[in-house]
Amino acid sequence: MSKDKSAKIPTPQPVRGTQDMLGDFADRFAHVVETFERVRRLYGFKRIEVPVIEPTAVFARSLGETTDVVSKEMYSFEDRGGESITLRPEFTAGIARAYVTNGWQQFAPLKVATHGPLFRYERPQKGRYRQFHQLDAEVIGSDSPLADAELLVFADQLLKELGIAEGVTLTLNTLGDADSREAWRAALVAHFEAHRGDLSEDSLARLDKNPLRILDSKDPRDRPIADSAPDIDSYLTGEAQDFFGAVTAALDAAGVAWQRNARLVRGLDYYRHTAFEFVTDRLGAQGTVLGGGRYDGLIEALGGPPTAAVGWAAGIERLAMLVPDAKESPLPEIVILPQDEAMERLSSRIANILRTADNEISTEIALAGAYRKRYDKVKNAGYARAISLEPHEGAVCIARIRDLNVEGVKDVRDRVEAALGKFFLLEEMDQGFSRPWILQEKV
RNA sequence: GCGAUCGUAGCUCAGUUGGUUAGAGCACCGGUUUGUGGUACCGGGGGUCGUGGGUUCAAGUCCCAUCGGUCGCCCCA
Repeated sequence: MSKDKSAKIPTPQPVRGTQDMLGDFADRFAHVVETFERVRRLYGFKRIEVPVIEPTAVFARSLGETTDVVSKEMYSFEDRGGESITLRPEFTAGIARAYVTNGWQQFAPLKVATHGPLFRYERPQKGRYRQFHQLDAEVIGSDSPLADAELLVFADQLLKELGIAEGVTLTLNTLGDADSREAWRAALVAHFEAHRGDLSEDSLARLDKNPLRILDSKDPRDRPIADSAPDIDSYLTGEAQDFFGAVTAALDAAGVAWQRNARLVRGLDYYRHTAFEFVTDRLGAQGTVLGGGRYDGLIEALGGPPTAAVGWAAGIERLAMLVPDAKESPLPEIVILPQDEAMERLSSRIANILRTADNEISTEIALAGAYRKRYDKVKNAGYARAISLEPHEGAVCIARIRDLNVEGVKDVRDRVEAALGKFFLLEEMDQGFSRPWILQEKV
């Protein structure tokens, strides 16, 4: 290490809105993913992998050119061939594209699940990052309300198994079919136009771009107008009512608790029927931990055949923040304490013996610092057992098992003895409780 | 894009109305001590106080700008 400060190399900073995880949070993150992978198998969802990068058109066309996401929140760039590429801001569009380009119609209805990183160019805040991670589940090619219900039961079980169902509520709404939605939208616009003078500036802009969004405005000036706006219920066609009734009946039959939220909407036009969010008040401004709905119009918008589909996505970081107790990744069962340089060289050989598939004793080697201080270090690090390697005249070494922390002690002595016994002659010394072995090479 | 708030050692932080050579704990390195044990002690390295200007005899401290973090607004597939 040079002390010459003029030669100091500036450290590149991480990209804004990205995060590095170590220890506790990384364990929580992994726990969420592992639980998801286990539960999705119980529901027969196939694992699917789709690219992180797609042609920009995949998202531009599916999300709508005018949405904020497309106009300013996508990570897009030109590749060397001049094609516009975008880092996926969501899973659904890429999965829909894969469904069409691979001819997966033959598998319909197709139940798929995936997880991984997504990218949105947004201002980071609690529970919102530019690179974030989601779980995702989709049912493509089914117009049955039972598909919606199964996805919701799946989501409900996932949250329960993660131990975060307390304080998280399933809120549910229907946007009806295309006819219902159009009629409701017209009624809403008429209602808001009538109160145009009392709306906030933000909502005046929404009136042109996305009037449904006024319903969940946070501005107190908008609340009375939004609250007095017509519900969709009186605009639902008979078919749309039946569909929603079938979804809720299936949820009730499965014992999934839900709340109607007639104000819950989706921004994009291709959403139909079911819309839902699992929400909590424990994450600041980011209340949604899992959200989704039915998007019967999407695949057609990508040039595919008319295809019914429904799905959800959940933020892994948000779920990880709610997981009650972090499951720490366990320390290796035993840690090797070499007592000098020669023993240090021997320790990787001993470690390899213990770690082999036959023996499966997870092993760490204490390599840093003065030999005499390593004992205290590994003890403070929480290891339960150590095996010290001491030089001994005329032998390979003396190996001594030492209990470090009373908590979590597991008797690995017999397993270590069996493992080492395959390679060395072990002579047990009569030295108190530790009963060290003198190791000799087998001839 | 807008607003609020915070930037002092690797980490968590202290630093009095501006006033000597900027501190602590943890971590790291070394030494002594101990030797079935979460030992104790001694010493050491490490900071242009985010960066750049300004005010002042004097700035970690006050002012402006800028960058970054955090939280919120917008948006949220």
